[in-house]
Amino acid sequence: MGASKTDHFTEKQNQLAAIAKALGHPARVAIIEYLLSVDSCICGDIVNVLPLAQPTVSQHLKELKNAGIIKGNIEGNAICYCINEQTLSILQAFFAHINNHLQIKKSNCC
Amino acid sequence: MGASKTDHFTEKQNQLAAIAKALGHPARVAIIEYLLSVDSCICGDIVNVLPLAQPTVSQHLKELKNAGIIKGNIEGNAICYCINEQTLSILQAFFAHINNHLQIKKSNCC
DNA sequence: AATCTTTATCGTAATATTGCAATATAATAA
DNA sequence: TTATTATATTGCAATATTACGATAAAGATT
Repeated sequence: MGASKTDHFTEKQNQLAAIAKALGHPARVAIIEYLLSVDSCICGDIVNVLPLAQPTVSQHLKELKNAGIIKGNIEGNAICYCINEQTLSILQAFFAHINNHLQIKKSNCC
Repeated sequence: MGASKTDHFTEKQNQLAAIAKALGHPARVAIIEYLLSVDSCICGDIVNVLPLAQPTVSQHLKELKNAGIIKGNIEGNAICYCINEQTLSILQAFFAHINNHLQIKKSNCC
């Protein structure tokens, strides 16, 4: 088929998967790391940092935005991007939850 | 094209993206959550838990295994799966790193 | 207004993913 | 040996993703 059977999973599972999926490309990881490395949010110049053509970068930014991982504000003829802490905290909570469980039960047979 | 330009990114960026990508499907999130919900590792019966056909589940398990997120041990004619804590700790470290940075600089313009 | 700069969208080609029926493999049970 | 059970692999169709050239859109500059 090619389409995920999202209907069969919980909303939370779909949400987590969507955020993880958006981070599942090195260019998008690089964008997040770049946004972190600069003190303020970025107005322009993201395209010059990545080894990809402008339309490709624009597409990656759009996906990060759709997943709620970054926010973009129009600022003159440039656009300011920054990380949306709320969305990433969802993933962080998920991993904290996982680690909690894993530390409690140390009886792994594998 | 369709193929990611992995050569142009750092090994760490590719590694993070690969792990995130493996979690980027609700079925695989569901598998992880199921592995967590049971006290020990799972020998068999993962297929019955998911709303997908056996070959599809097998494929998802393979991807989680390739990404290093789960480990599988042959146990008789079944296979025991459990979560690989080391791999998930890579993602957790990444998000902790992000949150650190974000908390230090609260000067977000967005 | 004409031009420049920045970002988005369209169109398209190459490749990847998702899902499953059919089949294979391998260990166990009869 | 012959089922039976559990998981993997193959092959294929439907869809999604990735990448980029060409072009559009919109504010800034001259």
